[in-house]
Amino acid sequence: MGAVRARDNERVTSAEHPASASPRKKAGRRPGGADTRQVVLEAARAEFAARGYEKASMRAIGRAAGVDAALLHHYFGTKDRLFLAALEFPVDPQLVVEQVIAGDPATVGERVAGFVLGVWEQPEALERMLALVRAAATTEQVAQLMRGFVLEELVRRAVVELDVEQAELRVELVMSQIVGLAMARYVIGVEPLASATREELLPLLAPTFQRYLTGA
Amino acid sequence: MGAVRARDNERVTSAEHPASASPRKKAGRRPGGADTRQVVLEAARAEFAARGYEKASMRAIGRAAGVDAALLHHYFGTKDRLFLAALEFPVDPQLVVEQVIAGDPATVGERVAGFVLGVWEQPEALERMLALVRAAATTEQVAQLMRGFVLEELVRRAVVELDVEQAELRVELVMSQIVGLAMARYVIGVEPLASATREELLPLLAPTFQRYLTGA
DNA sequence: CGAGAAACTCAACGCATGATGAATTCCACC
DNA sequence: GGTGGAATTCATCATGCGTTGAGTTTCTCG
Repeated sequence: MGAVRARDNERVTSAEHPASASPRKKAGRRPGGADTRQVVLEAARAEFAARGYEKASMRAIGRAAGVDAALLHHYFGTKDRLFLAALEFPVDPQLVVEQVIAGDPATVGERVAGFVLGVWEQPEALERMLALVRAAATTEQVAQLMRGFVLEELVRRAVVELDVEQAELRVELVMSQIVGLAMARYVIGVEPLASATREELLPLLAPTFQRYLTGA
Repeated sequence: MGAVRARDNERVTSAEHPASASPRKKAGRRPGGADTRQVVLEAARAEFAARGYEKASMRAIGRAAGVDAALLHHYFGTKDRLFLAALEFPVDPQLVVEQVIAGDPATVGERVAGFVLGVWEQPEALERMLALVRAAATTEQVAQLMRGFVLEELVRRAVVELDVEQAELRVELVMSQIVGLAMARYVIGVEPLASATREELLPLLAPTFQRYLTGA
């Protein structure tokens, strides 16, 4: 909304100080085996997390990675595939579910809250989560991806361990609170929630998860 | 992602059956005082709710309203202003907060849950909410709008009535659960949550809101 | 009935975007 | 030490977008 659009062409066309602003890049392979692919993936992750799928442009990602946009296509083919490559899930959900659910059922809520807050302290994991949430909000394919993930990786696995009525519903309520928290803290950025510490949030969240998962 | 892009030009250029597909519209004012402005607003609301701010195009909104895109500019100036006009808040938040908070503090959670679930049964209110959430996810200005709204219309008003520590944090946790629920049910569309009835959800949600707002 | 305003469409502009193909530079291997 | 292939950039295409200005039709009010 009245936003400043980024210029596409980063090259400064002044003839005054030809060497100053942008040292024109040469075509062709670079010397020194830098891991460009990885740099691109990180730039993509950051850009997708910050702006969402549509708004993150190949050119902007390229610029952030110090690379021509065409190189992204060389590596990943299309924007879709770049997105998927950048999102590759870092942790095995099966393991997480098992670890969280194993242990005293009376404190499962605490473990869930602790795990979530812990994950968000890792910048890279937070970026992936935000990229997913932001993209899911406007891109049906991503929403579908998330739907499948929640159902098959979380609900299906958690339900067998849980001994309550409406187990699916309850697991999904947990994830709804997690998604909502991510939105409120990182996307909307409402204070004081956004800056609240783990110590403040844990005692408020844990009982919610506990009750969702094990009943009153 | 590999999505089928809608054609911009809806007019069929075949000379075969000139009258069939798209009866070329005449320029100039239409006969009969139809409330076009309202039709446009409804189409805009639907489009913004379904696709988010960026992806909803003026041309598509125009098409949905049976109107040229230029007319939207005639009425609303810019896309930003159309968005704001389409979103105009339907209920007075001050009233809602007062009504919800007044009454037995021991059942405030129930009233919050009941109100939210009730609002979502009204298609138009649901559309506005979804448009806001979807747009906030990718458009900083809208996120800022929501931030301001939450702070000044909800938190500030609710806090004076509440008698707990960390009142702001608690109100914001309530709204995070509401936003997360909207995402889970309507954006991600995960079952069985998406189709759960009011009767199933109310007893699960009410205690959460109750505890957030009034402590253990 | 006549004039001016309002409603409405058309055609076009300028820009950003995703994608492609050719050209250039460097590395690895024989 | 030369050759093939990988890495990288450049120029370009087609498309969709928001927006504008001019033209046309109808309504309203005197």
